[in-house]
Amino acid sequence: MSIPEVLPSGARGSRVTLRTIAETAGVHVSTVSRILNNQLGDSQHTASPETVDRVLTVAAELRYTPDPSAKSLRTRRSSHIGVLVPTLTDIVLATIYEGIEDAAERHGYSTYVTNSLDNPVRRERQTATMLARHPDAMIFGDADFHSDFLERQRRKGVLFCLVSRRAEGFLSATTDDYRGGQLAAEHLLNLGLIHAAVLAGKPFASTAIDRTAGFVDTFRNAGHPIPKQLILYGTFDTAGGREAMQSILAAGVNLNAVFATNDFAAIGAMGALRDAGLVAGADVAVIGYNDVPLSASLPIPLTSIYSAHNQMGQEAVELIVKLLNGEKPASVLLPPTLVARESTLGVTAARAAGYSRA
Amino acid sequence: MSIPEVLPSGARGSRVTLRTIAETAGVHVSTVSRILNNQLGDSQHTASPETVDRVLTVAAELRYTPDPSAKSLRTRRSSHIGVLVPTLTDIVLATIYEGIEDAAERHGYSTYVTNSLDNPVRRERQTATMLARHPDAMIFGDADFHSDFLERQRRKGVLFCLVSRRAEGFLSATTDDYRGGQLAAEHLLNLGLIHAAVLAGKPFASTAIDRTAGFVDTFRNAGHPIPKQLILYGTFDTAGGREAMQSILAAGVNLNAVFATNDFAAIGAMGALRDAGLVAGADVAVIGYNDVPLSASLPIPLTSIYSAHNQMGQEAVELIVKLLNGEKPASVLLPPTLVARESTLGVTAARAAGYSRA
DNA sequence: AGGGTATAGGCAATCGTTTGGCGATGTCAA
DNA sequence: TTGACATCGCCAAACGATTGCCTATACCCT
Repeated sequence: MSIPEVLPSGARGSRVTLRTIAETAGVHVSTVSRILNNQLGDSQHTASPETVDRVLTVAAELRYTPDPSAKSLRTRRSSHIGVLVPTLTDIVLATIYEGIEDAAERHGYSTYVTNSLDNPVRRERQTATMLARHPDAMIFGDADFHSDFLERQRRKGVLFCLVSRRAEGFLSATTDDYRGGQLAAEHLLNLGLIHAAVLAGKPFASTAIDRTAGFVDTFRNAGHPIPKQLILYGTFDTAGGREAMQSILAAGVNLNAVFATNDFAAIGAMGALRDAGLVAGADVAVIGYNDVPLSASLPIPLTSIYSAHNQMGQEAVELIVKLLNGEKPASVLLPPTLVARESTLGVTAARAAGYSRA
Repeated sequence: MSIPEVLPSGARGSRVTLRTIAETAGVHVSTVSRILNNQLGDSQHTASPETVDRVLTVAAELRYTPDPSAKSLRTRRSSHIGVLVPTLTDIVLATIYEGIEDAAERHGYSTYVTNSLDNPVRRERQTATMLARHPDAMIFGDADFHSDFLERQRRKGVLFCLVSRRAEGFLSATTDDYRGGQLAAEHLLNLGLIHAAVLAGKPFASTAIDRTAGFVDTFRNAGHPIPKQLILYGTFDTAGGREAMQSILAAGVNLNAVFATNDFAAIGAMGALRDAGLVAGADVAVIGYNDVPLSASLPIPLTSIYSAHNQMGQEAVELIVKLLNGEKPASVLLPPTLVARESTLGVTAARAAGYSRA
């Protein structure tokens, strides 16, 4: 009946090491190590079936788990992957990260994540902190299309790939955002809507750049070029989308469609429309991007471009694993699909002439 | 001009160790270690000011960063905190995690997070995986009010605290959810609305339990008890909230207010109201919980109960740090506040009699 | 019988850091 | 001069796992 000692660390009561196993099984610690690791293969160093059995049994009975620090110190591999995202509070990035985490676990890697808030200074600091933990590789979800950050990491010898956003000359797992923009544009054009505005998003994110380009190009090719002043850049969350839409409406332009490169901006736009006495999906078509779960169940369900974000995260890990195996994988580009809902489908042909406040 | 060697690990080009510094500075490695660690204190083992200077300079020049594995192996402390949440795709948990991460970094800890999806089997597996990484402590954000999971962790000697959800007899950092429920109820009663339904949420989460209790108690004490069949439990995201509201409306009950214990359920409820030809905030008051950023900018801005989630995460880390310092901290309870918006404020007294489909 | 060769497994160094215990040098007082 | 003490810093043993090298036994073939 001793007072239970206060352990300074996690579940450290047991402290079963290779030595414990070796002693109980009556073999050398190196033998245990070999058995536990090279279950199969390693023709050079075999153990007799009985020994293998015995060691395996003992290890299981004692609930042995290898010490990650010791293993990592010796092997020079941490089995860690560092992940940097703009913010985890964006459900899209959170979903991507869940995919990363699942795939990483499947491959025996653990991950840790931090957010850069798309702030260059913070990005440097967070990256330094992460690298100090010696990950085997990094995944960057916050690539700035125009920064030299990635180039510098590469030069340092950091192994990494990108996710969500791409950048010229770097390995990435993304969706075909240009195609997504096209899909949105085609959908609107099919509905006979030719007066569109674009809430384009962050001008340094390939997602915003590509989606906007796909959309704008398609409209132009259809003979309906979108005026420059109707393509707005900025950090568009719901509040931002609302404000941007307000400013467009205030300018009194002819308009019957809005394309936002993310759903939250689109929701904000719907709010601005309502304030102006217009009904999204009836007077003005609104189309978002990412198809977050929320969008389907909004009061006015939102038309959006779906991408497989969880899968994207998983693909990024597959790239990393291949990289770590010395392979030379190619970037992954997932296909987006359009999900049509009330926010565009309700706009009748009669309204196609466009709404103008002027 | 040699071909750059492909490094198997992070930024491992340099590989500056204590030995490197010791050799360049002409002292023993142990001296370097002591200087780098006990900048001050350790009366037993001092170094001359010149030596300290020299070593510090060399370390800085060589950009020395200690090897976490070696350090952890030797000291038996990982400086890691494991975090378990239901899901990171919930912006509330993501926000809490950001707070955790920031505070942890400030205290020299790094964190890793994983999600249990509120699935008991997965919870066990994820926890085992995390503990295998030997964290100094854990933070659980997915406490099940009725499970013995936490008790078992405690018995194993795992050091931990809870966040977001509380549980009897365990250290936690939460907001006063009962009070939050009260605030919601008082707000509605002040508006003269006495026919309310509750979308209560997960019956095993203290958040749902306490918020609902605070709300229901207040209505009862005001002389307007809420019928049992108008208190619905379940996993309420937007889609779930929509369905739940639909079923309530289908039952044709007298109703002029709805309290949802999270904003997304509330948004779903607004959708269901619209489908039924009702206007949230005009015919029926809708009040959510958490005040996620989205809520303020919805087409119909949502009244909600605000809690400081980022701060909550930080408080949880403070608790852990105290715990690791051998202190015996008390649980933290943050105060919620009500943010009134159009979704309730627009309901006129005239409507207070309540809407009934029957 | 002798040599060749698997087979099974032990030995010991090593990864980078921490830390208790000493030793060497210097200072000061008696 | 000698002893008492500080002061400064080295030595070496850990922490737990991995891995190249070595040895001992047994088996096989001619």
